[in-house]
Amino acid sequence: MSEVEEPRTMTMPATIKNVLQRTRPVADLQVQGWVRTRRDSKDFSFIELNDGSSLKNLQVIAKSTLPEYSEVLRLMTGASIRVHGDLVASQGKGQAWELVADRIEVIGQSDDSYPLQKKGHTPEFLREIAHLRPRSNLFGAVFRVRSKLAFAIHRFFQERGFVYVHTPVITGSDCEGAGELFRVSTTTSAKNPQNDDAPAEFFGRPTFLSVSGQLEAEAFACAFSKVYTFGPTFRAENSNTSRHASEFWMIEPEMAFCDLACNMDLAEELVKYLVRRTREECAEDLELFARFVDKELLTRLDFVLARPFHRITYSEAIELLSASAENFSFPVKYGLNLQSEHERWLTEKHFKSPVTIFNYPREIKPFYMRANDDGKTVAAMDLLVPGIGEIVGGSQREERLEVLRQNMRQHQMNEAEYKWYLDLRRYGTVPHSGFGLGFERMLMFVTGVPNIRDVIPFARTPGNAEF
RNA sequence: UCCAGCGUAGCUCAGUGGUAGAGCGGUCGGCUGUUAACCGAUUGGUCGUAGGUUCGAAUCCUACCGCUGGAGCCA
Repeated sequence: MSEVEEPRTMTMPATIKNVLQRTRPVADLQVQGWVRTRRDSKDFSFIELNDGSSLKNLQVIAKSTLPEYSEVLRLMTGASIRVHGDLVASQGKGQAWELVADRIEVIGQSDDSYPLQKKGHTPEFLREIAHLRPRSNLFGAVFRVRSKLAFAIHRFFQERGFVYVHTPVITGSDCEGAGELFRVSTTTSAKNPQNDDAPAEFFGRPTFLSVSGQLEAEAFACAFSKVYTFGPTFRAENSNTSRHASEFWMIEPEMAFCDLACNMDLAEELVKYLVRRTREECAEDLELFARFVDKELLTRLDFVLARPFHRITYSEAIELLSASAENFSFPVKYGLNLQSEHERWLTEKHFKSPVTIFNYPREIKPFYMRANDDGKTVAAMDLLVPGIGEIVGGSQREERLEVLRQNMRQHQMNEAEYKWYLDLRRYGTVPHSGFGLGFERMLMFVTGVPNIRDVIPFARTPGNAEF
């Protein structure tokens, strides 16, 4: 097995992850990081050093003969140091390698008010110190996985010939009219609407933070055939749950010449791909989650990889729920939305796996979804996963100009504002489909972390925009 | 927004009408190739905020604030 070498420069010493992967002793290594803990022995100290490159710490041996040993004895948890020394086989149990220091440089001292201890902290407490929590084991793991997952998403689409499109964050349309929007205005017009220097509307019209890039993605899909967006999304809904945030990231593929079945295929393939990649590339971090967050995590992820997803129509879902012996607190009836308890029963009790439900009643879905020939349903689909609920929502889009215009009239929408959207149906219209995947919900699914606030670096939720 | 629960030391919690507590952390000392080390000592509080009841309130009541869980909506 060959040794893993990283490119090294003066300013970028080896990462601790790399150092721990060495297969033989190395002289003259330099590492830098933050002190997790220090234990003093008779003639030397142990320092656990972490630089975020991996869950594991590097054990540093600081002998009392070091000129700077008095400084070492004052090192507090949280301090930053640079260490030069030799990597040798560890005499103790618990680690293969340790770094015997010949020079320790204290870069930034810490003090006893540093809130992170080496012992357990609740996620709720760590949330209050969002600027320091990435230095904890749990959140270090969460945000390493977040990075890997984001990259895996790009990889999935790029490997399949999708074009990455940046849809606008500031939008002029309130889209499907679903959900509350944040208004965008200048500070001057907000403070003083009468200020002559500032136009009442900077953009000459009301503007909002985007709740979805879908409509714009459709335009690009009708040029590039297969596109995807991946960026921040904003919802001003006053919802306070473990699954909602005011600012979150969403992935929205959009495909021309693709019907609902093709759409569902892609959604299921994507979810499986992301699970597989995380399983392969984040094994160490996932084991931490399996130990401390969700004991069933690895079993469930492997199950998702091994088994086909179930796929049923909305009508079939209603029949299954009606026939079940379960005592639901909300009614099960054709024409009503499925409640959380219904989704949970389907994924967690009945199928015990992800389920895609499709062909929903027209009345409970937005204007752009394609009408099916039965006259009652639209080509919509939701992918539900155990523990989270809806993770993907999508549809085949209505590509027939007259049907779309009729839908807009029924939804009392101003056709003039959507002229550009209707143009897509006037000039070379094609059947096309797409969906939205909630990035944080996917991250919750692969990590087992039950609160969305704990998979976002600095979460924005109603009443909370600190940091 | 609705329902429920919780706010006591830096952290996790006990205390449910009568002197404010424990473990962990921090500090000091001891011991030790240690691993969430160990042993001894010590430090540490406007009991979320404001009112009220009472001889007396962390404890009972009211309002507010914050947090958590669930629901709705959604991703």
